[in-house]
Amino acid sequence: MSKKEALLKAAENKVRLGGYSNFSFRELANEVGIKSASVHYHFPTKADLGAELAHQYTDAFLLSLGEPAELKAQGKNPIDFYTSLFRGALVTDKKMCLCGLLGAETDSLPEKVREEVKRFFIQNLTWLSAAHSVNGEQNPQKAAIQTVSMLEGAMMISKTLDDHSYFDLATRDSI
Amino acid sequence: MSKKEALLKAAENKVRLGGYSNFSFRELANEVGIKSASVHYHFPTKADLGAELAHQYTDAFLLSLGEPAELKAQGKNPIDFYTSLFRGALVTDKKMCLCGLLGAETDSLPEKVREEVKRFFIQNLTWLSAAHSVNGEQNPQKAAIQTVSMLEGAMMISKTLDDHSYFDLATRDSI
DNA sequence: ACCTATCTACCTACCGATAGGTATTTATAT
DNA sequence: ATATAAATACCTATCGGTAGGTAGATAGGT
Repeated sequence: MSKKEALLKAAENKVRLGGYSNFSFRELANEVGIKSASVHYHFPTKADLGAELAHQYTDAFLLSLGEPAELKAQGKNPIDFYTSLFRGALVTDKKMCLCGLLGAETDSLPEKVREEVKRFFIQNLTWLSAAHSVNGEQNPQKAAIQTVSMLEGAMMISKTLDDHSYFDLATRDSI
Repeated sequence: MSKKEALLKAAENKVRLGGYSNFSFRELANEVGIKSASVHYHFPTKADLGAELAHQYTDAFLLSLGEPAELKAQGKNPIDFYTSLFRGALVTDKKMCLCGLLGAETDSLPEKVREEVKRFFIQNLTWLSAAHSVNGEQNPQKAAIQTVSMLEGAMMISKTLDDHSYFDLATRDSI
């Protein structure tokens, strides 16, 4: 893993635990074994690092989702699959969704970071609308915003209460 | 308004825009017209201020909710009333829920602040369970976590996309 | 020779916190 | 009623630490 990749990985961990202000060039540099001044070689400013982090996070997430129609063809419910990715982030990583956290602090974010966070949700809503469509949902746009809202909210509350059974209860299909 | 109340009000605005690290004793002091050292007279540490802020926020929110059974007796759907309070915070204040934002950064919060944020959600879940019960819901606990999750998530996404019609679509009763 | 990736050294700005001082008001004892 | 003690609500000055960012040097690869 290159130093640049290591810096992004370290930043992701920090941001997902405490937001944009929860990482510093000094900390990142220490973790990957370089000096803080050298971080500026890879990312001119902190905002550049934050924006690239959110951009790559979005792309990686969308890539791991695949296509709703393809999932359906494989006999999987795409909404259940989407939910399982969120659950993995919460249960395995024990961390918030990067863009869920950044979205909450959107008003205090540098412009270019904010735009990348917007992009994450626009892309997710597009994907979820398609997913609900292939599921035969009558109002896929409404179902899409409801799905991502509940998952982000349930994730945040489960983190806060330190108990992922809240997430499981919220997302359980049965009564 | 006393200086202490003014400090809490100023802190609430800052936190609801950018989280716990988005306010400093210096900024708060400037806004209310005292010196930063004097803020320590009212709140020994920043964590003390944050904890008291979250505590008062919780109490004020619960107070404005009233009792589910009483709302029902007045012919109001308590869940709709709950939703309307969230919508007011988003549309009128143009800010996130204080504890929604703090909850997302729970891992990087001082212990006493984290406990107050927990308290907010525990109390909200209790209230919502009662509200869904009086509505005749068959699984009030599950409905409670779903309600607060979706409202917090929809709030965050509407803030991020700077368009409260996402919140309205997610919470609309009709299809 | 140039480019890449790092370094040392430094800057300014801000952070939370502390020490110690000063009026003003309030409560208590004589 | 008056003197004293204490609490209230601020102040100035300063501390050590950390923040993001910059300038300029350096070593190795092409």
